[in-house]
Amino acid sequence: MSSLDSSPRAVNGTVAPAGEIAKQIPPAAVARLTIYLRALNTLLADGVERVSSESLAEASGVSSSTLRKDLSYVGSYGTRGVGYEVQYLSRHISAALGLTHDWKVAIVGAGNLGKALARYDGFESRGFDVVAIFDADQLVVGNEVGWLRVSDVADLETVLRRTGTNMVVLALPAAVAQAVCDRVVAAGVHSILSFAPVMLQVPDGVNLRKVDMATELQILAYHAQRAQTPDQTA
Amino acid sequence: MSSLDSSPRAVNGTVAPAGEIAKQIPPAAVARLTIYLRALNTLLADGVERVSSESLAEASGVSSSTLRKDLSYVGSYGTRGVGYEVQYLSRHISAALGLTHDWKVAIVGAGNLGKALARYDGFESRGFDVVAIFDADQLVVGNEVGWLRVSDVADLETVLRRTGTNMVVLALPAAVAQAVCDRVVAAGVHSILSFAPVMLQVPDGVNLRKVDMATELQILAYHAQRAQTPDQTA
DNA sequence: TAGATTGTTAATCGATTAACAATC
DNA sequence: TAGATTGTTAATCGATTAACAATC
Repeated sequence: MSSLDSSPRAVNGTVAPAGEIAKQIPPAAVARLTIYLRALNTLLADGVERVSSESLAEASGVSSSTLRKDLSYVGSYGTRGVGYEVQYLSRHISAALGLTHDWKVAIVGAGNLGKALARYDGFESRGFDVVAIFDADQLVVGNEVGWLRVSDVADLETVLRRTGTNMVVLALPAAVAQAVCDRVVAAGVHSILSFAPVMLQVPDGVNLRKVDMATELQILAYHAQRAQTPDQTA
Repeated sequence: MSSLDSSPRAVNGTVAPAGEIAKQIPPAAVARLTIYLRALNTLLADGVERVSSESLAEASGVSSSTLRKDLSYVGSYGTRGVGYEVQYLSRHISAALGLTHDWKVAIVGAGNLGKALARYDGFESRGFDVVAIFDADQLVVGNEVGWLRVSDVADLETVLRRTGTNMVVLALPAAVAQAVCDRVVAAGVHSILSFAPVMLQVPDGVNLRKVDMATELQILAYHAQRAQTPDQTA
């Protein structure tokens, strides 16, 4: 009843016919689909089999309108008057996001952050395999981090190839980030998540995302300051 | 020439008159202003005194149109035909973002991530003082992390008050995040940055931001998968 | 004055929301 | 059939971009 291809619903659903170009999902919707997926997997773990757009939306912190619109980019996997089957929907979102692929992640930088990321449960549990961690410091190379040993960043290209890495996380100082990033790209890895607090330049066709923790605090600061300075139309 | 209030430009500029309500800056612009600020501070460190919207935009990875529009929300601090004074603009953006306040940050969770955050240079260097770190594990309480000793999360309220904390970073498991978040809010801290992979519910007036590292990888996966499946209009 | 570059306007584009017809 | 809830449409809202008048 819920195998991805053999489900009866797949016959009715507005799935893109084989061979057709899957339509582009708007960026804002992609980001939220990952949230729905997490909520669905929580429901699944709790043994919940069916959910309405209303309650899934509430669990995800969005309006039911936004949720249904977002799901409509993926396909039409609900039943009017009834709701969505949790497992069935979860599988289809996963497929649409490309999470059925085999993602192998290497972390460059074995400082505090790099080590924390290497040991972060959330990666493995969501299907991302951490296969290597690198550092430039010879005192750190060879150390154990979780299941891994720290590789020398000098061997970056070799190790990336050997491990079949297709995603890289940069957890290194701003000063060296661009140089390492260039090597990663040259080595053929086109998906990069950077924690380095610099604007990295990458060629077209490379997907670069950035997480900047200080930026997040600065955005909080802006809102906090506004809240503290109340409407003083003196 | 560049003190925030005594500059001659402050006379001409479209600064909001004292006592008037500062206009709300759109969220997308706030996020980018933090990027401009970082670029400006890099220029400042390099001894650059003046910059055009064109080159600051390039360094920040946005169009000059977007940059000038964003700056216009802060005020009018450039000189036509000339450009912007780096230090002068940097100060005004800082002021607009509320970064001249005294921000005291506590981290809840002294696991790998919490420890990495406590030692992260980027916080201190951008004016955020990490004043406390908490954990529930008695084996961890009392340990040294950077300059700090780990406090017992049982003493959360007391320590937050004593240290004058006004921002909290949650670096703890999904299962306990909501309960701790509730206590933080009850203790009067209204700015929270969460790394826990759950949707937290907070009352109105509380600013909550989320960083989810696995979500970032999932978004990369979506784009990578699309790139790999090329235009097969077979 | 001539050249350069800002600050702002108006047009375009994308995201969100409300409402409801379709349909289980 | 009556009740419920999806999937989609159309309206609204916000963000981005291009162009240029203002002005140093």
